[in-house]
Amino acid sequence: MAGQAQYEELVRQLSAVGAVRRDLARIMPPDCPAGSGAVLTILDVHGDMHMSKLAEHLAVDLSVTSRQVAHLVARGWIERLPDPVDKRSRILHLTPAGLDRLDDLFRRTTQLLAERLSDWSDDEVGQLIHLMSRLRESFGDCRPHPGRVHAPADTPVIEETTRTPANAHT
Amino acid sequence: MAGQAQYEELVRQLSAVGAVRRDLARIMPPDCPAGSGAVLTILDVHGDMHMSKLAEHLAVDLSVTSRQVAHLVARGWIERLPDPVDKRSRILHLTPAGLDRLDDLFRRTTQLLAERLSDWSDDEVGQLIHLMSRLRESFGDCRPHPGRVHAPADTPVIEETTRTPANAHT
DNA sequence: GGCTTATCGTTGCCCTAAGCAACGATCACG
DNA sequence: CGTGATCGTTGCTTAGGGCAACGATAAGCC
Repeated sequence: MAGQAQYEELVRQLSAVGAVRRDLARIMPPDCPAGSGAVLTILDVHGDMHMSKLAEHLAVDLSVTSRQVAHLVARGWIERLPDPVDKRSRILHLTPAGLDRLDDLFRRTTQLLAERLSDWSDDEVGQLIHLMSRLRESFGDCRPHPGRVHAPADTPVIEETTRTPANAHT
Repeated sequence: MAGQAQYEELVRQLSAVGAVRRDLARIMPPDCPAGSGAVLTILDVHGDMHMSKLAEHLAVDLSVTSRQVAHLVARGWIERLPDPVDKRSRILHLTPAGLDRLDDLFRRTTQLLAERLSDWSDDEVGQLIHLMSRLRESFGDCRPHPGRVHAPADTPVIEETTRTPANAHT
């Protein structure tokens, strides 16, 4: 149990971190409106998935995800394949072009971060990632989020199958 | 110097943390549109200050700060005192009513955080705060960016859906 | 088989946050 | 005392995000 005084500070820092995110968004190419990078990254890391699963990863509304995906599809970076077992669903798949774009985005963020975080140790970055990740988990089911994590045994789980994690770039 | 692979993950977590912030904003009273809490807290912690200083703390544009402050002034939670040594400036001062409101906000966030972070140790929260704070510091002088300066990346839009965002070239 | 209900994704509409630019007012300095 | 810099406010614009309604499909039930 953490001290209450900390919570105040935590909330403030949470807001401040938004500025960092905006800074990162600023160096993105104009046709990559922010969230795009997150979408591509998630598809790259976790492989093909459905809209609902992606929305869950992004922790935003399905409508938002839908628009982001439409944007990316229009540019040929991901494709919406029909799901053979459920014609309502669409399977999101990262295209080679999308991987290229992701590479570009990755290069941009890496450049900026390497510059800004030059005096951070590997361990510190890792800790920050870990703690933020944990924070998000702790807030997981805070609201009526679409797509309860129910994975029926007979449903072919698409996650992490079609495409292997692919840490191709580095 | 941190490993590059981490940067990708860091960016993603940075986005995800936005969801936590939104969750926190959701439990605020309707007349406290998000940033208000941050403003009140900063004034409470750091004492009276000028607009520019506040904007710096919030890491947002002066115009944004100005509107937030106007909102809070209208509700009597802070006041804009004239600066005796510079008639252009205005000194922001937290009123007793503002302190009350801050107390309320504080109670709300504390309640939610205590609930969500019940299994966090005092030390972990402290570390997260410290690391986020440090992150922000590392990004300190990123502000005066005149918008999209880089943009060699443009991709032809492929029509697939009925909607055509197509803001590719402007 | 048909009927009803639940689920998946898309879209329309709205709100808020944030930035840029222009402006009025004031300082600072020649 | 005029010229330029600085502080803050306001108008305009954009992007991100949510809610609700909808069409299409799946799953249950009679």
